[in-house]
Amino acid sequence: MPPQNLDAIFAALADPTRRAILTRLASGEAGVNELTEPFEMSQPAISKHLKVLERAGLVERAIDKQRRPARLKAKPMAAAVNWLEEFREFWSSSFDQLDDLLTTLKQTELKEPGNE
Amino acid sequence: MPPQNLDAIFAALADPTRRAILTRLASGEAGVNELTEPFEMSQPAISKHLKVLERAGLVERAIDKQRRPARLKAKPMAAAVNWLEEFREFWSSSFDQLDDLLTTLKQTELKEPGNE
DNA sequence: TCGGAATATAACCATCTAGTTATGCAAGTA
DNA sequence: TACTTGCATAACTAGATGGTTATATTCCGA
Repeated sequence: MPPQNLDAIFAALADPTRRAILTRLASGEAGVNELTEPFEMSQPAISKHLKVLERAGLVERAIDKQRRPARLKAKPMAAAVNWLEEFREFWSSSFDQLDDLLTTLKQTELKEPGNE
Repeated sequence: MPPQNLDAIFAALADPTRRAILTRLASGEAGVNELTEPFEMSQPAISKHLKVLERAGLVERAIDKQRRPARLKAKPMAAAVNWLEEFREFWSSSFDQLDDLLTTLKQTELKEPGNE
């Protein structure tokens, strides 16, 4: 809910390893070792990434014997989608205005020194 | 186009100041001073943020006398939206898998009717 | 030609990040 | 009980990030 969350969510999504983990989790829960395998990276590194995803609320951990399987929690991701959608709407709604502006800017850009 | 871009885009979106700048730019181009004013932050700090947005391809700079007005370049943002949408689709499509059954049940405590 | 406006750049600093290796610990198994 | 598995945690490191102040650059206008 707080915009601080957006910070964490976007930051979490900014890393390719973490996006890959999310994609992997989209097809089902997975333990840490399982998640580590596809990457050329140590297990603690993956544990850290999982912690980042947890803090962002994108992932939940369960307890299954010694395993701590991670599972997707996609609802918070909606916050990111939402921001982008709203932004897109906002941006689109000012499209006409923006379009004129773009033309103006382009002329300004191309304007040569020495003329009006 | 390269996924590296996604890194930069999401990272750019992870900062509230930068999101605010983008929102501001959605309603029209703006110079650095103008962008600096609403924040309790120095002008160089804003210049840095603009550079991050530029590297992510979300912003373009023009030249107008001494000004370097920034303007939105929303197309790359579509990459982020795209990833999220695709992810959402992927995730939704695996909704009926065993692994996610618990999650599904948890999230659908309100809607019972069996839809497939 | 000089001063001021708008911005960039440099140098610096504290904090965060993403990785490493080494180690600890809880739970299942022989 | 002792070993193994699955994972977390600690301690460390290099480099990125986000801010600062001070200074340089560029262009306009008087």
